[in-house]
Amino acid sequence: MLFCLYFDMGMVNRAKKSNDNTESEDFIPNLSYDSVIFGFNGKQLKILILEYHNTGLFALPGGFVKRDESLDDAVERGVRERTGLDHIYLEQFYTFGSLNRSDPQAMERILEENGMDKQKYKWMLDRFVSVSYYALINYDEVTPRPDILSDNISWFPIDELPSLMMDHGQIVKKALEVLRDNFEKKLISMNLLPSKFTMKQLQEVYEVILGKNLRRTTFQRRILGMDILERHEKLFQGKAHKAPYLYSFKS
Amino acid sequence: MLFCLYFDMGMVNRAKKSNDNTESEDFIPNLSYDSVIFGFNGKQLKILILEYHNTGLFALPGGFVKRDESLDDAVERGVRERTGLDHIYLEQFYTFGSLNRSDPQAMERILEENGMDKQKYKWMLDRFVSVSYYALINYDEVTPRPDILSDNISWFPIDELPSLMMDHGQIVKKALEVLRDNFEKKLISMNLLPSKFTMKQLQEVYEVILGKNLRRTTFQRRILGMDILERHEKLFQGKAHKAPYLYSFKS
DNA sequence: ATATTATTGTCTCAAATTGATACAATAAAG
DNA sequence: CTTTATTGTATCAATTTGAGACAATAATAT
Repeated sequence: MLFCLYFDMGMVNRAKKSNDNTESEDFIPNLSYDSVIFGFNGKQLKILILEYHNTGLFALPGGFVKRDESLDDAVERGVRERTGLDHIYLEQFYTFGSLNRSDPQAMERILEENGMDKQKYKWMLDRFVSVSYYALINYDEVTPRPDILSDNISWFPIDELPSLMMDHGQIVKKALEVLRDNFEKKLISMNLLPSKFTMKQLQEVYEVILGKNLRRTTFQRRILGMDILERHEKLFQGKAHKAPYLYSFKS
Repeated sequence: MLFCLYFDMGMVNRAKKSNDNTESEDFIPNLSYDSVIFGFNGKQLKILILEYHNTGLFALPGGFVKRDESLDDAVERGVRERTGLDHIYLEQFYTFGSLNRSDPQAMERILEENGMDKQKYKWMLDRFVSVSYYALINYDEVTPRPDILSDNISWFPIDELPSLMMDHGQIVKKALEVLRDNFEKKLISMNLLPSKFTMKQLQEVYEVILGKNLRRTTFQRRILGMDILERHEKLFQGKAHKAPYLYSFKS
């Protein structure tokens, strides 16, 4: 994550009013989170990446944890601020705590390029332990919002990522591994599909996340055998072929 | 974890010499770790649990992270202090960060029972985010060492655990889930077996960790089919029956 | 109207994997 | 030298998976 990012408006305003260390008043020091926000629209898997003006530095969206806020709430808040989405699927997957994961030089450059008081935000150059979460949303329904520092935020396909600052490349790699290991168990709670969907749509979710093609007949047999789907007699129509059944997850 | 526990001798000495907040000088505040130390001797799976004098409170061994130390190093240090073991298998599995996980009342009671200055250690009543790790060792080779507060530390079979303070019950539950999910992938790096072992020994590891019996012939066929074992012609002898082969993991 | 096209749901049969049992081999003890 | 307990492996049935085949059918083209 990029420490600058963690200032929401309220935080910056408080910082302006006060001479104290703002961060130690409101936030737990030396602790941050980073989020790997996967976007999926039925075709491609992408990740939300921030870019900083005039630096060429790319980073994951991240933030701090308030003293009176749970870790999970902090991450939900941060994701809501970037995507406008609430109540989305979020899963914690690892906490990164090595000493060399911070990059004070890159940090300083970002402070400079944004004309920020280096002395005041010196604490940003400190060492941070970062709890990482991944989220899964439909990127067609979201207009990502860049933060106060007017950096750019946009979607990158997972196989066309730019080089990321600090250890964010590793974080993305781990997020993908855990997502691939776990998504089947949690598929129902992730809202990757509308409440009613076809077998083909479900197969496409599997294929995009696993990054490989699956055999149609075997897939269908296996999924139906798991006994997690409810079949609806209402058919989805509109294409020049036999209309597929619609399914929903059994509740 | 129990905050009292995090004082090693050095820390307590520093605290005595200084009037400052010792913790904010040397340690990252509001951040702790807890360790679920699984012990295995070929027969039973146990967990290392601390008990506090005169309180009836049980807890997992835990600690703090020094400012100039990586998270992983901090945990290694803590486990070494409790078990005397170095370079053991350690895996991070979750970070607990809810607001209500702390238990200031229990904390206060422990401070009282140990005759500690409540004002000085007030920071222990604060809220902590805790990164949890599990470890796997052979408990026959270890004499657990209780900490400075002369509490008791001992092994409990995983199905006979006492009720643990704070959210430590949940932490153990999650540790077991992750261990069961992952141990097969990491079996080689966990040193649960001597470098050469019999098929029966290997099966017993599986049975204890999974908590269920496996069919001998199927197990043997499956493991050999994985092509991860090297068979040695040297046989293990000493029992009144056919001597089994010895195996080692392919390197 | 009718044939064409693309995709869907299901069936079939072969191949691979797993479950359950049987049995010969054998190291030590009686 | 027979008995005992356990090991390594073979066998055959049951189950799961791989790979095609094929009829059904909703829109489109003729």
